[in-house]
Amino acid sequence: MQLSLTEEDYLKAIFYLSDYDFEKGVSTNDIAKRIDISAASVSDMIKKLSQKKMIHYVKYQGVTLTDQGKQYAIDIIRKHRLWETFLVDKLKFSWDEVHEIAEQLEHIQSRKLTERLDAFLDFPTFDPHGDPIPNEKGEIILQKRINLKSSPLYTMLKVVAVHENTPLFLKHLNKIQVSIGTHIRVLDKIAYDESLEIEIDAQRILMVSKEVAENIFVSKV
Amino acid sequence: MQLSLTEEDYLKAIFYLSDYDFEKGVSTNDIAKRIDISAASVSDMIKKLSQKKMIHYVKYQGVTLTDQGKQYAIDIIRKHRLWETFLVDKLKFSWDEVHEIAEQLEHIQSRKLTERLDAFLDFPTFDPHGDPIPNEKGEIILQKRINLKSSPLYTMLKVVAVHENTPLFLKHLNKIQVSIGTHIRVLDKIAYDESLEIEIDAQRILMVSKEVAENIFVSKV
DNA sequence: CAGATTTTTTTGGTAAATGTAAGATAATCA
DNA sequence: TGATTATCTTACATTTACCAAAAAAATCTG
Repeated sequence: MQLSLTEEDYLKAIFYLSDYDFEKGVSTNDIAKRIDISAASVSDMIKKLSQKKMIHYVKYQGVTLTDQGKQYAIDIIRKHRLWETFLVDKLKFSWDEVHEIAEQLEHIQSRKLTERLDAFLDFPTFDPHGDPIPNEKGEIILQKRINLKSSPLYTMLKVVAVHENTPLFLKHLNKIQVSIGTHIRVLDKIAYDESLEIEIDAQRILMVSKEVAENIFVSKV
Repeated sequence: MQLSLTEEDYLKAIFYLSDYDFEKGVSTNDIAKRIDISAASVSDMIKKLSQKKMIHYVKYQGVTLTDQGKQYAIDIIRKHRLWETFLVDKLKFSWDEVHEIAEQLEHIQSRKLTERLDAFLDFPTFDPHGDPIPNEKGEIILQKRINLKSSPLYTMLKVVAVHENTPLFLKHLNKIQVSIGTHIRVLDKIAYDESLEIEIDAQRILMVSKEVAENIFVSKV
């Protein structure tokens, strides 16, 4: 089935809010907040997507994606991440510039284009922010990643992904020279404001705020 | 100014219907036919685009593009032709597959993306159908091209462009092995049905219908 | 040049996507 | 458990983009 641009955005929002637990219902309000739209409008759209069998919906309870809806959402995310990879790898954009453009490109409809792009990029498995790119069948490899905020002290860690793809956040990471692959050791956790003292690439030592730490994901080296 | 996808389509249609004579007014009906929409709707949209100073409009007379509108239209065409070039050169699409996809891609809004794409493609001047790609300033190099139907007999000619970018037409050209760069000599013009007898690459001789000849553009070698 | 024809515009109406305001339902707390 | 609060839905309104039918203007033609 062919959905409108708007419907696609709703599906994607529901997918992200599910956070890989597709049993759990997603609330109207959460969707509203996520895509910055009134709850009333979300209520309307929920009815529509439900009718189209993309979501399962019971009044006053949350919505869950149907298998069809989930596949559709994954396809959009696949396209988004492939385009981001294209923009960074081929067109030399920096990682803080690509999200917005990929938000547009993800809606381009052409199965063949997606597959050709995938091949052109040599079948990448992760996008520039470290997020996994679903394969042609819609399968996603979930990595074991820990939030930097809740990672162990003194252990050598490697940045595998960052969330919150806003230029503001990503530019800050550029400034403190943190990117995918950077090695980090947490030296101290400050109870007062939940900030962290970290060592970067076994060289520099600095403090990062709770907000920053929450959006960095690491794995053990 | 930011226009909607639909408004962009109208501007592009008006640009093409103007056929580089931007003094001449384009009629409501012609626009309606071109984008397959009722004249009433066109009438509505004309008012809107006029208000936005994209076109100049006097009731019951045709519309003409303002400088702003012309630049906007050229920008869309630039994007369309760059994307087509990308699809053929980089993603190995054939020339009969790219038009539809480029119709979607041409609406992506990012000046920087367009310029990066242009550079990535090494600043191409013609798209896969032989049409000139406007440069960053919106300048278009108009080639001297003659319609095959009205070209001289016995002269050696070279295909520089084809119009009507439908798969149906382009696949037919594939079949008769005509593409950009092919050498053609017109051997005879049949008065009865306006078809042409042509020699291709100094080898094969065949007949092409009026419809085909009208959509092939050539220059003298 | 006057009636016929064509073209264009206006009028009134629909569907999609949104919003505000208000009412309905569910959850929570005292 | 009843009242309060939070969440969700409904009702009604707006904007964009469209259409069919009627009206108006322009153009053609005998």
